[in-house]
Amino acid sequence: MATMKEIAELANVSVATVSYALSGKKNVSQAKRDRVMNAVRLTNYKLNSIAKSLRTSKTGIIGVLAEDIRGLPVPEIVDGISQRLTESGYQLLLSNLQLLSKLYNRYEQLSRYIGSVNRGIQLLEDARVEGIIYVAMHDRRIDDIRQPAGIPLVFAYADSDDPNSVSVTYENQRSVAAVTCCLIEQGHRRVALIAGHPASPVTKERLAGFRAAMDGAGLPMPPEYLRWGDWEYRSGFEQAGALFALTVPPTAIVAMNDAMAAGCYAQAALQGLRIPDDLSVVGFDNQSFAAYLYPPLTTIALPNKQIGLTAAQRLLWKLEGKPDVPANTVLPCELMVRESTRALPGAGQPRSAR
Amino acid sequence: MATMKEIAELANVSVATVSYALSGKKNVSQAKRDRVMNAVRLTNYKLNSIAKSLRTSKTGIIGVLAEDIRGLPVPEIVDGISQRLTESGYQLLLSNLQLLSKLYNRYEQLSRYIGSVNRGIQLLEDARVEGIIYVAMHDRRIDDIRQPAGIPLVFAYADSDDPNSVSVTYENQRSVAAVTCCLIEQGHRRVALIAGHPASPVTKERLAGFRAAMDGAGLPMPPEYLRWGDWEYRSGFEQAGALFALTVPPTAIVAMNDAMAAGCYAQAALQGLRIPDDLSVVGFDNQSFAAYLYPPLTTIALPNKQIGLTAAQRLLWKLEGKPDVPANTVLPCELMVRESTRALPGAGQPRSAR
DNA sequence: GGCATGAATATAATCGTTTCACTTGCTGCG
DNA sequence: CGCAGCAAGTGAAACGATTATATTCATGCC
Repeated sequence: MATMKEIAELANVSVATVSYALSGKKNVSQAKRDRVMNAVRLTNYKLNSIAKSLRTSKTGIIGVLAEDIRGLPVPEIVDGISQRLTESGYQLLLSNLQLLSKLYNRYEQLSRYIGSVNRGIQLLEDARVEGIIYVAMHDRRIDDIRQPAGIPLVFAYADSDDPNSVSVTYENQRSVAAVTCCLIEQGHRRVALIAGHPASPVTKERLAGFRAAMDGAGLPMPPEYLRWGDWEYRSGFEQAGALFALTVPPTAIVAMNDAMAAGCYAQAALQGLRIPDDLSVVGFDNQSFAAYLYPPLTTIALPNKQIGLTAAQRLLWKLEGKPDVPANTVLPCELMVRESTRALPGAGQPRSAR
Repeated sequence: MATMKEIAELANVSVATVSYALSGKKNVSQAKRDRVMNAVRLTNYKLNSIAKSLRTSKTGIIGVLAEDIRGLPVPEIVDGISQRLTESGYQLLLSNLQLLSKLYNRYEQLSRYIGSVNRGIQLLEDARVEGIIYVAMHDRRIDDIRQPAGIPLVFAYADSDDPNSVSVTYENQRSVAAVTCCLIEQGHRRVALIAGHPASPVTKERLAGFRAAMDGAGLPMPPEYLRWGDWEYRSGFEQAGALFALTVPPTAIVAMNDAMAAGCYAQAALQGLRIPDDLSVVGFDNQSFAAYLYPPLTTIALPNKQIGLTAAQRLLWKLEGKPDVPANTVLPCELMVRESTRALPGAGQPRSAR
């Protein structure tokens, strides 16, 4: 492959002139510029980005550290990141930790988890990336991860405990409050909650949102209406079963994610309960299948792409040396009202399951 | 950040010795090696991979060109690729074309499509990747994409018309034949097909599989049982409606993907048909929600991760100069038998819809 | 005319490695 | 003893760009 030196010889100018002609950083006469351009065309010359990087110590590469590319929100977030980075001429080096398969039980292997993350950061540093975006799905706060030396790090989706880190997340509490209010406005008084894994901070935030909505409407939250799941379909199925077995079952269920909501659907079908006539159900995540369930599931759509776009923007700001990059940006979610909820005709009347 | 020169001074040896000590390519006395290692530890020295790349003209980076990272099989394929590449010490540069949003109607904008792909390849070449894996979801054969100069290109998921290209795909025809046979063995005689977009070669292959199974069993394929969809949920819903309205409706439906199968579920629920008692349904793709539908959907799981692993392996072979890298590898799919199918009790007896 | 000014161009140092070619000093053998 | 052979170590030339500095030459102004 041709080099600048060859172009210089072909165009009968110095390499410096070739460099200036191509970069436009300094004036070059029209005549010489033309000669250079012709030589470039003739030889199909391509600038060697490696040599350029060595000289300028800028690689134009951003590292994306994904806990697992297969994770639900991750592809959309990466899509947003790649869009924003491409617009600014950066490339994207992906480090995929595969934590979904390796550390399935994430609540008990924190040190191995941290180790994986740090190794990933190490690898990206070795590749001389100019910045790192960490797409973290972990549902606990992280503060032990290694701060890469000299290059900015932005958290996307989940955030860090480190007060001077930059992160872009979404509104958990407000969103659950909103969807719960929606049910209350439709006349529901007996609203149950199927929560996520109890140890998860995400569960706590969403629970707080649910509490806020119920308290705000002066509605009770009997303990038997608060069911603990583990984010999986199966637990939604089981907890819905427990709810339907109550002497006074709920008229509406808020599931903390769509998978558990789908579990409710299955249990309801099994028990002959019709959604939304006999029971309203809402989820969280707006997974692709939410619209495919019958009836289509009312749920909350996360601003995943926007998280990616914004995280990339924050990183670019840091790289530009912009002052006052916001520490934590919390993006709003969108309520997707579909057909799994219905206004209660005789609000307040007891209804018996099965 | 420290350089080899500084290490050399600190350890009182030449830079050449430092390089040899670190790479292990030449014998270095234990004494000097120790001094080098100490200096490395002391200064927290990291080899500059850019300088190394410049000197050796090897970057250790593989480009992954994804038509859209959000596409159904893509994250799993990328997961497989990243696993195999990481094992071999390669990094992964991701170029995401976002074609899902940009070229929605893929059947009419071929030239813009090719342009995007070629620009993506260009970008990866500029970054000096050592090889490219093209994760193509396009459902037509591609032969106009630019062959990158000097670096190997492997197709994953879809293949190319170019006879001397390397690709890794999956078994379309055999898989649909298998799932259809499964229905036939259960006594179904009136089996309908909801096909994908008629222009797609994938549709043609899957149709051929269906035909093979039906022909093999000597069963008729009346034209009203062959319905054309477009891969979307909505079309499954509509075509299922058309099938149920027939005077002699089918007892089983093969949908060419899970989204359209979900559409069948919705139509069946609307019409009061129970799955699998009144109707058996099978899909294709094993999307996450297939197990969440009620009843869980029998479908075909693509070997996505395996496609990624294998494609990466093929590329590594090419890089190693291994002779006889197989041109096209076709991986088997897995039949996921769940609860959406049931043996017909009185096989052959007419059954009326609704 | 003399001289400062500025544009266009060239020269050469530099980025941090790898690796070829060479020196040095030691061992073993005829 | 002399010399081949080998291991350990060094020096310096690449790799292919960027860019500070120097050079040349035309121009404008007093």
